[in-house]
Amino acid sequence: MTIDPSLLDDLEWRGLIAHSTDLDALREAFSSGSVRFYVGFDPTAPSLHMGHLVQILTAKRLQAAGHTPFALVGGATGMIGDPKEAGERVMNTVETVQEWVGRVRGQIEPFLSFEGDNAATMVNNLDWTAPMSTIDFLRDIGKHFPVNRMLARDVVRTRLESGISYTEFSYVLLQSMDYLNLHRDHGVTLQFGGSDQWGNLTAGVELIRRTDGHKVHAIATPLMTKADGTKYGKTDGGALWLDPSMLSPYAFHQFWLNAEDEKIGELLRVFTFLAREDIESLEARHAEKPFLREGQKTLADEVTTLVHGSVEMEQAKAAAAALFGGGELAGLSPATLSAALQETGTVQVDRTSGIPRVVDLLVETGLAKSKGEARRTVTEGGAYLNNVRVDDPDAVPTEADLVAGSWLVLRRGKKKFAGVEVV
RNA sequence: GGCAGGUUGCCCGAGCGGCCAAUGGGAACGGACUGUAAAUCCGUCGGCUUAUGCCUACGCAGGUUCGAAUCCUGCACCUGCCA
Repeated sequence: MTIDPSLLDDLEWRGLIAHSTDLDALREAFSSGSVRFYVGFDPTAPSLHMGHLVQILTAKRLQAAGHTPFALVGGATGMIGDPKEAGERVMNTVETVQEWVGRVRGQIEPFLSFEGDNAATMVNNLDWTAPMSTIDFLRDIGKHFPVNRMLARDVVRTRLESGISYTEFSYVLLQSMDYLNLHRDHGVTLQFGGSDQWGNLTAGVELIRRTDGHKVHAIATPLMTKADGTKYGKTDGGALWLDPSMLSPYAFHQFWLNAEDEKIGELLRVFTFLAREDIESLEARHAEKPFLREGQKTLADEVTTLVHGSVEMEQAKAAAAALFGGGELAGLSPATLSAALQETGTVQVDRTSGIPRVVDLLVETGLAKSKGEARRTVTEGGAYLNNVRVDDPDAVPTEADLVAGSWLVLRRGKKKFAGVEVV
């Protein structure tokens, strides 16, 4: 494996380095051989999401440039919980954490190569944390953590008001110990993570300096925010999950397709592997003719392909083209229409018992949470049957409304579709 | 352990015996405008067989009252001050 000398420049250009320890030293390390690096993922949910994707893709970039990844799944840290400003986390059961460890692992693996000179290694911090005794932990690790310094950390300071358990307070020791272990056992000299992890990253660097006297590196990727500064990555279903059973590839594709103009360049740089020249020319075209939405389209296709593969991406794209195409729904072939609706979510009703009212269908398809909300949607003019606005709350679709043989296309607002198959 | 303050809808935050499903802001949702963008403006925003109706809800459990988010008692948790 040859080392790509332009890695660090590329990372900087992409805006992936929000904080770093010593960039010059890191540049030197990068150029003198394959750097063993690690990035950790705590199993705090059954799936990783957009925030983690930044780390996964960054790891992929480093490996592609010749460096050697250690992807850590936090079987131990996931049982403790990293303190967050919002307040104390709910502790998950051992079984839950174990299950999530497996799922998270499975989500990371496809992005890395486990073959060749710089093959990736998956590790679980439970492996070295679980066998350790409390006394060893306090003597070998705890001794190197001045409480006054720990108290000065931002997260801790804010939590001092609202309250913080000793458990979460100790989290940073575990993560630092991970770095120390990987450094000692595998020669890892770089850790990266989201910028909210910066305190944990530097704590590990500090621990290794104190214990082994070695200088190691850390970099933090930026937190993705919307143009108005709020957190990115929210969808109707909650977070922008990577697991297709928690967020369909269609919904995932739609998320990127709706990206703000202002953020297109930033998102392309962070979430795609397109070359610098390509991104820059695309940005220029987008700035000139934003209404063509070329930036959004490229972004959506690229990221969806990375996460779900090109087959799923094409299907999501085709579904969007069919539904948002502006053409007559009746003009679509049954196969195209039903495939498109499958992407958005469908529900079946039995024609022998009669087709339910539009209001009830809105609830059944999940487009509305309750009948009251469905009724309100209709009253507000936000409900559409086959792209035609429904204005009677008691409207009932008839056989004549069926498209492509057996389908009703339900829509709420501008962009939320669902299919009803009458069988 | 003592004293004081707090716990309200997705979030923040008013309300301090009936006019409270509960002011206001944010988020969210719908509409107009657009390019499935942003900004702006308008509307909606507990549930139900849409009803001068019922149910659920103001930390939890009781109580006072014709009537409580509002008063009383106990409990839990949080914050501050004192030990």
